[in-house]
Amino acid sequence: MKYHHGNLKEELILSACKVCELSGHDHMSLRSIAKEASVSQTAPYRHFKTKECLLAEVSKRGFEELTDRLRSAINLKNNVSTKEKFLEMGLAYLEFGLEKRKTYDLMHSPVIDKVEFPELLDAAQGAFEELVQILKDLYPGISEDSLGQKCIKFWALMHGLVGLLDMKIEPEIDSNAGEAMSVVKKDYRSFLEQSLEL
Amino acid sequence: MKYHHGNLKEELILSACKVCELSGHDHMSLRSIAKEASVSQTAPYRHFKTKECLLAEVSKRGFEELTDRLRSAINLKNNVSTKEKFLEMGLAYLEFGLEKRKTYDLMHSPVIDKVEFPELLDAAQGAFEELVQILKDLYPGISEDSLGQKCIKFWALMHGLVGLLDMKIEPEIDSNAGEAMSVVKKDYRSFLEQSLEL
DNA sequence: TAATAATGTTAGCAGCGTAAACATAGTATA
DNA sequence: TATACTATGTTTACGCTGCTAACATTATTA
Repeated sequence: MKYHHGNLKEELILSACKVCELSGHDHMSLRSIAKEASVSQTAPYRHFKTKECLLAEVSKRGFEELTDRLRSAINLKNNVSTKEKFLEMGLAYLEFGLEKRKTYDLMHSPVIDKVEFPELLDAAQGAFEELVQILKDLYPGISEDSLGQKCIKFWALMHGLVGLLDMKIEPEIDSNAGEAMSVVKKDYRSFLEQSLEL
Repeated sequence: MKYHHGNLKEELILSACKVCELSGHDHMSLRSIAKEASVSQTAPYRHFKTKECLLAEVSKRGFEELTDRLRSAINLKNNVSTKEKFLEMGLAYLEFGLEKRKTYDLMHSPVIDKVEFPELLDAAQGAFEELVQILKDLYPGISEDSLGQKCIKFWALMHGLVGLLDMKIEPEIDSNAGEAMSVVKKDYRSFLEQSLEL
C-alpha cells in the first residue's frame, strides 16, 4: 500500500456516488466516503475544499448520466418517428429518476447551492439541450416562446412525476377506488402521450 | 419565569417552523430550535421522540397551510367559472411553493420518511382532496381513471414548476434568446391555462 | 399528605465537518 | 546528484450535532 494513492480524487467521487445511492445524501458523511475509499478521514480535503464540493461532483455525474440516457433514448432506434423518440426520452427520464432515486434527490437538493458550481449548471444544461433539440425536430419552425413553454412543461411534468411515482403521497380519488398513481404506473406511455399532447 | 412552560410542544413547533423558513431544513438544529423557544437543548425530547418527529410536524403544518390556501383560492370568489377557480388554485399552489420555499422543500424532502408518519400522509391527502373535488366539478361525469390521470398531471406539473421557477437550472433555448423560464414567469396564468388544457 | 407522573435542566457520549500541524513522496532546480 | 519545493497523505483537535442518562421541579392523584 503506497502512501500516495495516485488517483484518489476520482476514487473519492466514485466512493461518494456509491455511498449516495446506497444511503441517500443526508446520510453520507465525508468520513464514510473516505472509509469507502480506504483513506484517512481528512484526505478528501486535499482534493475538495468542502464536503459540498464533493457532493456537487456527484450531482454533476448524475446530470451527465441523465444526459447520456436521454441522448441514447433518442438515438437508439433510427427508423422511428420523432414523436416516438420524444416518448422514449420521457420514459428514459422517468427510469433514471426512479432507478437512481437517491442521486436524483441530491441533484435537486438545496444542500448544493448550484450558483456556486457553474460546471454543475453546465451539466444540467446539457440535459436540457437534448430536450430542446428534439422539440425543435418535433415542431419545426416553432417560435422561441412556444419552444420555451413546451420545454418547461415537459421538464416540470417529468420532474413532478418522478417525485410522485416514488412518493408515498398520492391522490386518493375515492376511498374504494384504485389509487390514481397505479393508473399512471400501469402505463407510463399512454399517460405521457396524453399529457404531452402527442 | 416558571419551570414548567405549559405549552412547550406547540411553542417548539412554531419555533421549528420559524427556523425552517429562515435557515432551511438542512441547517436547523434541535439546539437552535430550543434556543428560539428559550428552553434547554434537551427539552424537546420530552415532547418529540426524535428530531425527525418534530420536522414531521413542521411538514404537516406546511401541508395544512397548503390545503387552506388551495381551498381559499377556490372559494374566494363565488361568481366565477369553475375553470377560473381551477386556475386560481394552480396559482395558489405556485405561490405557496415560492413564498414558503424552505418549508416546501422540507415537505418534499427524503429526510422525513413519510411512511412512519401517517398523520403527515393524511395532511397531504387533504390537499389532494381539494384538487379532486374541483376536477370533479370541472369535468362532471369523468371516469375514475381519467380523474386520476388529470389529478396526477396537475400535481406533477405544479410540483415540477415550483422546482423550476425557483431553480437556477433552466433550459437555455438559444444563446442570445430570452430564457425559457422568464417566458413562463411573465405570465403564469396563460402558461397554466395552456398547460392544463383549459 | 404522600406517592407518582409529567416536564424541565445539566452533564456527557459518539459522530460530524473542518482546520492545523506533521509526514512522505514526487518534481524542479542548483 | 543534492536540495528545495510542492503535492498529497495522516494525526490530532475543536466546536457543533443528535441523543441518553441522571437529576430537579412541578402537577396530579390516591
